[in-house]
Amino acid sequence: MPELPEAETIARGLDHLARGRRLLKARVLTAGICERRVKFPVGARVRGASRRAKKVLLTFEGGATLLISLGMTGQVLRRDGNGLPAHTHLILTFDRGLELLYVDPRRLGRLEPARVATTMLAPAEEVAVWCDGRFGAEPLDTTWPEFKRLVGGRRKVFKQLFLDQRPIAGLGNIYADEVLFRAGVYPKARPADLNDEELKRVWREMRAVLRQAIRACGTTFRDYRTATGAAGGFVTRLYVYGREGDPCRRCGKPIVRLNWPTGRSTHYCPTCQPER
DNA sequence: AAGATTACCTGAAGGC
DNA sequence: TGCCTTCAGGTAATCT
Repeated sequence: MPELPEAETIARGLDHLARGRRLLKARVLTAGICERRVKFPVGARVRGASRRAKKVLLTFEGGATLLISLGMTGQVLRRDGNGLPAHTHLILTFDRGLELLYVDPRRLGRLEPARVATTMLAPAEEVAVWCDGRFGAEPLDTTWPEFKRLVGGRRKVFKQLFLDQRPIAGLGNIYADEVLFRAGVYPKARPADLNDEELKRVWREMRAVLRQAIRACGTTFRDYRTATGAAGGFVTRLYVYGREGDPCRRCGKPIVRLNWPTGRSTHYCPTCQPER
């Protein structure tokens, strides 16, 4: 499930593969995967690939920027051989023989155009401007005072605060659970009820978990792959996600899984993350 | 108005 | 064996 580390890994792979390549052709196989307004900049060279929150951005010279929202099962893969993987929805053909595929079994992902003219902006600025109002702070760029300002005092429970992309953007179900375990914070704790020391642990672990997961090229449970088709290695480093009933790596007691919030799940250790 | 719930999607897995 | 139900969870829309 692509969250921030998976999107970052895909963006880095994409940047490596496609930077400087000229787009020759875009073939949409599944109309529903693209927003109507998407106009592929055929003829333009790729300036680079980057990431904001869980989104991958492919920026072209001339300012066109394609936003790739990966949903649950979206993959960006380099085509190898003549056949196409099942659920291929888009083929981007570049010069010098590169073809990139958007593959997404569940079709929850979307391709969108950028919202602002980007020609005059450097890539980092462009990404920040484009996304403002839609996504909150980048976790890895957030200092402790900023984190305290964004999160401290809020009444919304921590797990749901992390799933809401408006305050801080990039964590999903897996990393939210991992961060809260490593900080020793109960998932239903409210930031307003925590002291500075506890809040600071959440801030520190948020950044540590994401950095470590990026280093491991993300977490592959089933569908997620890097741009070169490799699986992410962080799954062996998870403390709680997907470990229901298994012994806690800190205290040995069984990891608990809640069917909460509605329609999803939360994993935690009742001993290491006491309700208080 | 914020918080909660549902729709979108398909493959895998489990129950009978 | 095979059919049916449930689950996975990112995001936006809808409801309360």
